[in-house]
Amino acid sequence: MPEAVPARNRKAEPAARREAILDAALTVFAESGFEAARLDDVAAKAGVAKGTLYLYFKDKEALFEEVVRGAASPIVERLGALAAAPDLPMAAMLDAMFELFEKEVLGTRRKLIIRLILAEGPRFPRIAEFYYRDVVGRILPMVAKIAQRAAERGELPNDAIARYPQLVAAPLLLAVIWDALFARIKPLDVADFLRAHRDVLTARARSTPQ
Amino acid sequence: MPEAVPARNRKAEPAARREAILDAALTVFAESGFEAARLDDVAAKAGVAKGTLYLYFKDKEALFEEVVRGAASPIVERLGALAAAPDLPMAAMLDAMFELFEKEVLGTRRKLIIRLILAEGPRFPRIAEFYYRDVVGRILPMVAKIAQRAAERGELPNDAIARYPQLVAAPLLLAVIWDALFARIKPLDVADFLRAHRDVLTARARSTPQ
Amino acid sequence: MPEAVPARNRKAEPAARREAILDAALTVFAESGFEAARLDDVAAKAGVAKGTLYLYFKDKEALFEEVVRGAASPIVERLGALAAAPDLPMAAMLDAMFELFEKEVLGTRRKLIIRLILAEGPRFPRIAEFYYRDVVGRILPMVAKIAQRAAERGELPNDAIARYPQLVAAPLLLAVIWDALFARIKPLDVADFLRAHRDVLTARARSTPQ
Amino acid sequence: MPEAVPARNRKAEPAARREAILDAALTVFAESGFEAARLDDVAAKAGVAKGTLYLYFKDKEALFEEVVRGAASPIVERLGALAAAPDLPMAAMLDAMFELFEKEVLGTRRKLIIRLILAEGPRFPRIAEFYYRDVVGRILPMVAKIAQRAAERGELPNDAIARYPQLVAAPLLLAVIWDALFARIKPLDVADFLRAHRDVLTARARSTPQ
DNA sequence: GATGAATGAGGATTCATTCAT
DNA sequence: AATGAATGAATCCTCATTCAT
Repeated sequence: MPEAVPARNRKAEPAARREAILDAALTVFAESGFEAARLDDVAAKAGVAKGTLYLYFKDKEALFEEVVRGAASPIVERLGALAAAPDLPMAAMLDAMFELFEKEVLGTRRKLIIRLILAEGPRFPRIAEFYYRDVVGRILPMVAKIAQRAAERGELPNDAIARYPQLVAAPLLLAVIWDALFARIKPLDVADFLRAHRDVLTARARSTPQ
Repeated sequence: MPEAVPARNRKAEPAARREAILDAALTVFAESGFEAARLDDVAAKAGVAKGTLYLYFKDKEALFEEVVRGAASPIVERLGALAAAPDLPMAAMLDAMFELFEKEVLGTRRKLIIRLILAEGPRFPRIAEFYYRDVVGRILPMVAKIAQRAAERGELPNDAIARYPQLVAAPLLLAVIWDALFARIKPLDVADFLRAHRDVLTARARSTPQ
Repeated sequence: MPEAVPARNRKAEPAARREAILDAALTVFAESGFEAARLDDVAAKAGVAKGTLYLYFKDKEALFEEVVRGAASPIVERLGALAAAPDLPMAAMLDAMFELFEKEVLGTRRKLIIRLILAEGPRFPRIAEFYYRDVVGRILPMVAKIAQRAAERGELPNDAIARYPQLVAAPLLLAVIWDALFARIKPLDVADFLRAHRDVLTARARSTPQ
Repeated sequence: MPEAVPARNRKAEPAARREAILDAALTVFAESGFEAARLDDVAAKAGVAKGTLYLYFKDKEALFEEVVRGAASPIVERLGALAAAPDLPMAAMLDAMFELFEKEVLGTRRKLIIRLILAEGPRFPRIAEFYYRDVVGRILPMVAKIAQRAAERGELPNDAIARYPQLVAAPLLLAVIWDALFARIKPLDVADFLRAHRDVLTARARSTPQ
C-alpha cells in the first residue's frame, strides 16, 4: 500500500516557488504589517513548509525587502514611455498617467506595496532608499519635465508642478490611503476624483466628464 | 510573591501621569508601530513601572487607541474658526490653512499620529472610523464649502475642489509621508511646496514667493 | 460643597472587620482555590481596601490559614457532647451525628472549608497538621469509643468501626465532594443517603425511612 | 528574533513525547494544583522546551484536561470484568474490587488524578462532567447491580448499598485523601482498612484478617 | 488605622529560526 | 532540496505586596 503523495509544490520550478512565496508574503505583510505577519501564514499560503522560506530568503526582513522591491519597475518603464511622447496635450498626458495608475496600481496588488512602504518604510530605511532611488526619484523628474514643457507651451498657468511634481502624485497617494482606511465608510469614485485632479492641475474652466 | 519596593513616584497628579504615559506611548508607537512597540519601553520612557500602565489603560490596544484619539480636535476647531471667516480670498484662506497645518501638525508630534493612522489604521477599523468621524469627515466639508464659495466668487476656475476637497488635503498628507520616508534623502521645503500647491489650486498665473 | 462620604467600614470594630475579611476570603478561596484567589476580590467583598488586609494578616498564606482554622471547633464541641451521652442506641447516635453534620456542615459555609482542606491541604502541610490535631484527631477517637461501646452492647456485628472510625466519616466526606462536583449532574439526597449509611453501619435488616 | 539553537531531542516518537509531557504534567499539577503549576517545570521535567508543549496541547487548560482524562478507563474496564462474574460471593467481590483499587489506583500515579479531580473539579465543570460520564456514572451502577444481586441472595442485610453504591466507594475516596493529607501524621493501613470496610458492608459477625 | 496607587517579579504564550530527516 | 518538529527568547499582562498620604 503506497502512501498517498500530496505532491503540492514538491517539484515546481524554483523560480515559481520563489514567486509563490513572494506572492503569499505580499498578502500576509499587507494584511498584518511586518511585525504581526506570521511566516507560518506565508508558508501555508505559498504551499511550502516553513523551513523552505529560509532556502529562498535569509530571514523575515530579507523576505520583506524582496516583496517590496518586486513589481515597481514595470510601471516606471511605462511611465517613461508616456513621457517620451512629447507633444501630447497636458490634460491628455495626465489622463493617461492617471489611467495607468488606476489600472496598474489601484486595480492590482501593487497598491498593497505602496501601503507597505507607507506603513513600514520609516522602520526600514533601506526600503525607503531603494524606493526613492528606483521609483520616486525616477518618476518625479519625468513628471517635472512634462510639466515644464507644458508650462512652456502655455498649457499650465505657472511652473508650480514643474517645481513640485509631487503635487501631481499626492492625490494618487491619497487614493491609495483612502482605499485602505475609509473605503468602507465613504467610498471614493477614483476615476472622477482623478478627473477633478486633472482639472485642477490644468485650471480647466469647467469641470466636465472626460 | 514579590518582595520589597524602593518606591519612587508615589504621587504625581494622576492626570499628569496619564499624559506622561500617552506621550511616551506616542513616541514608541510612532517609532516601532503597534506590534513592535514594547510596553516596557513605554513605561521606561514615561518613568513608571510596567504595571502602572495597566492602571490607566486596559491593554496595549486601548493605550494605542487613546494615543491616536488624543489631540486631533484642537486642529479641527481652529480650522472651523478659519472657515467661519467667509470673505477671505481663497489664496489667503489656503495660506492660512497650510500655515496652520505646517505649524500645528508638521511642526509638532501630531504628525506622528497621522503616520500612525496611515500605518495602523487598516488593522484597527475602530480607529479609522473614529478618525473619519471626528477629523476627516468634519474637515473636508468645511474645505468643500470654502471652495464652493470661492468658485461662486470666480476665484476658482472650476468646482473640482468643491467636489473633492481631498485634493486640497492630498499634498499635506504627502508632506507628512515625505518627511517620514525621504526627508533624509531629499528634503522637502514644505513652505514652498505648500505655496506651490496654493498656486496650483488657485491657478495663479505666475508662481511667486508668498 | 462637602464631598460625599462613602463611609463603608471606616469605623467598625476591628474584630468585625477581621471577621468580614475572613468571611470574604472564605468565599473567594472556596471559589477559586488558593492560587487563583485574588486579594482584590477579597478586599472588595469585605468592603475594605487592599492594603487593609495586611493590617490584619501577614500575607495571603496567613489569611488562608486563618480562614481554614476558623470555625471547626464548635462542631467538635457539639460532637463531644453527643459522645458524652453514653447510652444512646447506636442507630440514634449515628442519626444525631449525621444530622449535626448535615445541618452544621453541609448546610453552611463550613463545607467550603472542608473542600478547601481537601483541595489545598497537600500544599499546606501546616494546615493538614492543624486540621488533624484539632479536628480529625479529636473526632475519630470519639467515634471509635462510641462504636466500641455499641459493639460491646451487641449493637454492631463486629469491631470494624471501632478500629476504623473513618468508615463512619467517609460518606460524609463523599457527600461534600459530591455536592461540589456532581450535584448539578446528579443530585444526591443526602438525608436519605445518610440513613442508608446508618443502616449499613448497624446492619439493620430492612432499610426504612427514619 | 531568536538566534541559534544547539538542538537536542530532534526526534523521539511523537506519541512518546506526548506521553512524557502528560507524565510530567501529572506530577507537576498534582504537586501544585492547576493554577500554581508552572509550565516551565512541566517542560523541564518532560525534557522538552517550553514551546514544545504547545505543539501537543493548545494551552495549559487543555493539557490539564488531557492529564485528567488519561488513564481512567482501564480501571473501569477491569471493574466491568469483575462485575460480569455474577456468582462470586459479595465478600469476595468486594475484596477483589478493593484489591484492584489498592493496586491500580492507590499504588500508582492514578491516585494523583483522583486528587486533582477533587481539588480542581469544582473549577473545571467539563472535567467533572467527563469524570461523571466516563467513570463515576459507569462504576456506580455496576456496584449497585452487584449489591442488588447479593441482597437478593441474602448476602446483605438490606438494600442500602444497592440504592447508594457510593457507600462502597466512600472509604476508597477517604483512603486517597488520607494518603494525601495525613499519611505522614498517622499512616493508614489501607489493606486492613478496606477489610474492615468489607466487614461492615457484609455485616460479618467477627472481624477477621483476610 | 485605613487607603489604594504604584510596583515589578513571574508566568503563559507566540513565533522566527534551526536542523535532523 | 524540502520538510516541519523543536527550540527558547521575547513580551504582554496579572497580582501580591508596599507605603505615602
